[in-house]
Amino acid sequence: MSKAGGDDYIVQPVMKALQVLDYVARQGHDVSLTETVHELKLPKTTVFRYLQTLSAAQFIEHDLKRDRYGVGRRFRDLARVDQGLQGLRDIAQPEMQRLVDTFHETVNLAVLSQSEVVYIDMLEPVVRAVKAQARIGRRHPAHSTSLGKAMMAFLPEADALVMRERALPQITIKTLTDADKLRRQVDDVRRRGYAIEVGENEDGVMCIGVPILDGTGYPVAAMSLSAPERRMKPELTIVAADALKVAAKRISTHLGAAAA
Amino acid sequence: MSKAGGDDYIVQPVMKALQVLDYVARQGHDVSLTETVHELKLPKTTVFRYLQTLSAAQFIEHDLKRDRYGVGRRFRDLARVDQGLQGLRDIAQPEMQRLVDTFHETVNLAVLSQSEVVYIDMLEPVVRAVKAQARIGRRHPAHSTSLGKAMMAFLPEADALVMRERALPQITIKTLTDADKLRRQVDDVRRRGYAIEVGENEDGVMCIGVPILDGTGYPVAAMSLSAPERRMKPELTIVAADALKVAAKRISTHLGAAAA
DNA sequence: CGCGTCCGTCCCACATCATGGAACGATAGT
DNA sequence: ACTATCGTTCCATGATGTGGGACGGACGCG
Repeated sequence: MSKAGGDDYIVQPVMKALQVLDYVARQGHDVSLTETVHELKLPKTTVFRYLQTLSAAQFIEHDLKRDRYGVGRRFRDLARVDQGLQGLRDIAQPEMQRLVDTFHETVNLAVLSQSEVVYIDMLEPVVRAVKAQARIGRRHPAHSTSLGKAMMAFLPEADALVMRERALPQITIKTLTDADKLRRQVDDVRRRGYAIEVGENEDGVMCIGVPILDGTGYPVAAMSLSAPERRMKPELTIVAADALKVAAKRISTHLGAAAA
Repeated sequence: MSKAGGDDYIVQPVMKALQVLDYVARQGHDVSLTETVHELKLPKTTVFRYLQTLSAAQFIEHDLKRDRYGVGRRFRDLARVDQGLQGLRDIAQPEMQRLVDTFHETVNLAVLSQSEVVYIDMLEPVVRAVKAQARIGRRHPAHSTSLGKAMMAFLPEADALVMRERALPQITIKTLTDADKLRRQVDDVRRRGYAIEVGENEDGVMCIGVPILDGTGYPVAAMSLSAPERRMKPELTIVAADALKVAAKRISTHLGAAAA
C-alpha cells in the first residue's frame, strides 16, 4: 500500500477504526459485526477487534444480548461537552467584546478543571495592551484567581473539595494560602455574586470575576475583567462588577435556551 | 505490557488515539502538540502521528497558522447525526406504539440512504404476528416501498436524483419499474401527504407511508403501517392514513422543538 | 427432529508497521 | 544574539497488528 503523497504519519489502525466508528454512528440502529464488515470491506477479524476496542473505550456500546453495536456513552458525552463549550464561547464573545469596549481592559473566559482554571477565551482592548498575563489554554490555581473563586462559590457541596486541596500554592506575596480565609471569602462571593482578587495571582494586577451558571445553577464557566491595580478605583470596581454580572446573566440565559 | 484480563482484542493505537481525541475535545480551546503530550504522557512522536491521523480523518482540525488542534468537522457531523437519529427514535416511539395499538398492524420507521430505505425501528402488534418482512437495519429499494415514496415526494430537486437511478429493480410482479409512472405517483403523494403501496415490495402485503419532515420541510424519515392486503379495506386505509399523518405531524413538531 | 447456513469468536504464523529516542531547524521570548 | 521550546523528520527495532482459516453455537428451513 504505497499511497504516494505527503500524507505520511498516518496510522492505519486509527484511520480504519474511525471508519468503523463513523459507520456505526451513521446508522440509526445498532449494527452487527457482519453487517459492518460487509459495508466497509475490511477483514472480519480486523473489524471485530476495532469494535471490541471502541467498546472498551465506551465510544460504542456492545449490546451483549443481541450482539449489536451502537453509539456509546463516551462519544455522546464528548459531543455534549464539545457542543457546550463551543456554544459557550460563541455566546460569550459578544458580551465580552462589549465589556472590553466599555472598560478598555482585558476580559477572560475560563472553566474549572480539577483545582485549576483554564482560560478558554480572552479579549484585549486595542489600546492599553497591558501585556497578557494569561494565554488561552493556560492554567492558574483556582484559589488565586477571581475566576476560580467565582466558580467555587457556586459549586455544590460535592464538588467543593476543590478547596480541600492539600496545599494552596503561594503565587504572589498576597495569595491566600489559608483554607479558612479562602472559605470565608468564597462565602462573601456567593452573597455578592462576584469575586475580587487583588495582586493574589500577579503583582499589580487585580481581577473581578463572575460565574456563568447553567439552568441548574452549576457554574459551567466564569468571566473576569483584569486590570492594573491602580487603574481600578473602588467605585469603578463596583460599576465593572455590576456590568460583569449583567453580562454573565445574559450568557446564562442564552445558554439555557441553546441547551433546550 | 501484560495486562492480564479478558480484555484481549484491544488494538492499542486505536485506544490511545481515542485518548487524544478525548483530550482535545474536552478542552474548550485549541491545543498544541506539546500540551497534549504533557497531559497524556505519551511519546511526542506518537501523539504527533495520532494528531495527524485524526486530522486527516477530519475528526479534529489542524489550525495551520497557530499549529493548534481543535474538534473537527467530521466529529461534529457525526454527533449531530447521531443526536438527530436518537432523538427521532425516542420521539417517534410513543406515536408508533399508539398506531400499533389502534390498528393492530406493524409500524415501521425508516430513513433514506442513497436510493434505499433503511429500517431504524419497528413495532409489531402482540397478536396477529404477520411475520416481519423487514428487520431493523434491513434495506429495501425506495421505489418499491411506501416509505421511500413518501420521502421522495418531499425531497428537494437536488436530492431527487434518487429517482434517476439507472434501473428500478423489479421486486414483485407489481413493482413499478417505469420512472415516469413513479414520478406521477410521487406527485400524487406530495398532494395527498401519504403514500400507498400494494404488493409492490412483497406479495399480499400493502403499506401506507407518511414522511416525517424537519423544520425546513426536509424528509428526515418516514413511518409506515404495513398489513396484509385483504385486511385493509379502502375506508380503513383512509382512516389509517389520516392517523399516520397526524402522528407524523406530531413527531415533526417535537423534533423541531428538540433541535432548537 | 436433524439438516445446513450464517455469524461471532478464537488461533497462529508472518512481516508489516507502529514505535519512540534522538537529532534537526524554526520560532519566539529575553 | 542567545537560549529555550516546539514541531518535524529520521531510522533501526521488534512488538504487535494482521487476516486467513477453523471452531462451535444459534437459528431457520425443510
